[in-house]
Amino acid sequence: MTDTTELDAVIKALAHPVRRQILAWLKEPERWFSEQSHPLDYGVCAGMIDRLTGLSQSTTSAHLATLQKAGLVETQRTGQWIYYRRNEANIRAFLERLEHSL
Amino acid sequence: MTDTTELDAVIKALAHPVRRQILAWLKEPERWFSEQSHPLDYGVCAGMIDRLTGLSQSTTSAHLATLQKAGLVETQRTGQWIYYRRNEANIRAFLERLEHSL
DNA sequence: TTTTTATATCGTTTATTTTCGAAATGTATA
DNA sequence: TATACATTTCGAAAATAAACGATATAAAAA
Repeated sequence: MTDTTELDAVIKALAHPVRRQILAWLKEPERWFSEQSHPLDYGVCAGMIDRLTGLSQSTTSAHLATLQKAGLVETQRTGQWIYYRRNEANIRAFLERLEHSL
Repeated sequence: MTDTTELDAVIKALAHPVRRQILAWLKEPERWFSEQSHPLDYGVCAGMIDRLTGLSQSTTSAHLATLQKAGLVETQRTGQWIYYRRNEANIRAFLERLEHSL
């Protein structure tokens, strides 16, 4: 999260309402993903997020990939599931950087 | 700068490197626009900014319009010139909002 | 080993954004 | 008034992003 290229990727990732919405959902997993049978500690699996977006599975997957490439979320595979959770450190770092660069 | 719609417009406005660059230039007008014959107090006229972008005049104008619609810059017409300057209050407000919404 | 479940990737279509040159507008000056 | 200058607006082309269904991959369960 150092050069302009990466800042660009983060801002572009945030420049879509669905991706911001996903980040907001991930802020309160217990509220939005209580049906998830697995514990929420490691994050929320892609399918749960997909159910909320109202978009096709592949489109949601693409949004998640964009968020991950930007470093806004991190993932962890456990069995057949891939858990997504916010990368709070990077989100903080981005806000700092934006505040100073803007 | 209250609802999601406006936040969206601002983030989208920032999601282009040239527009962020323009905002950065406007932060130090005396450094980047010292050749401007008019005083820099009211801002920098569009043509001066245009010279730095390396883009066509109409494209630069479109970028400036995007920044203005998002409220990131404000303008003032004086004679045949239109001066652009940062809207610091809105920029601050946006950062605050982003920090809380993200 | 076959089938099911979860997710990613591919190929394509559609929508949005960026870019340009040309023309329009608005102001100042000869 | 005619001309020049600064800037915006228009219309079209090119580039990028979003969306979808279908297919591939990977792990789990039967």
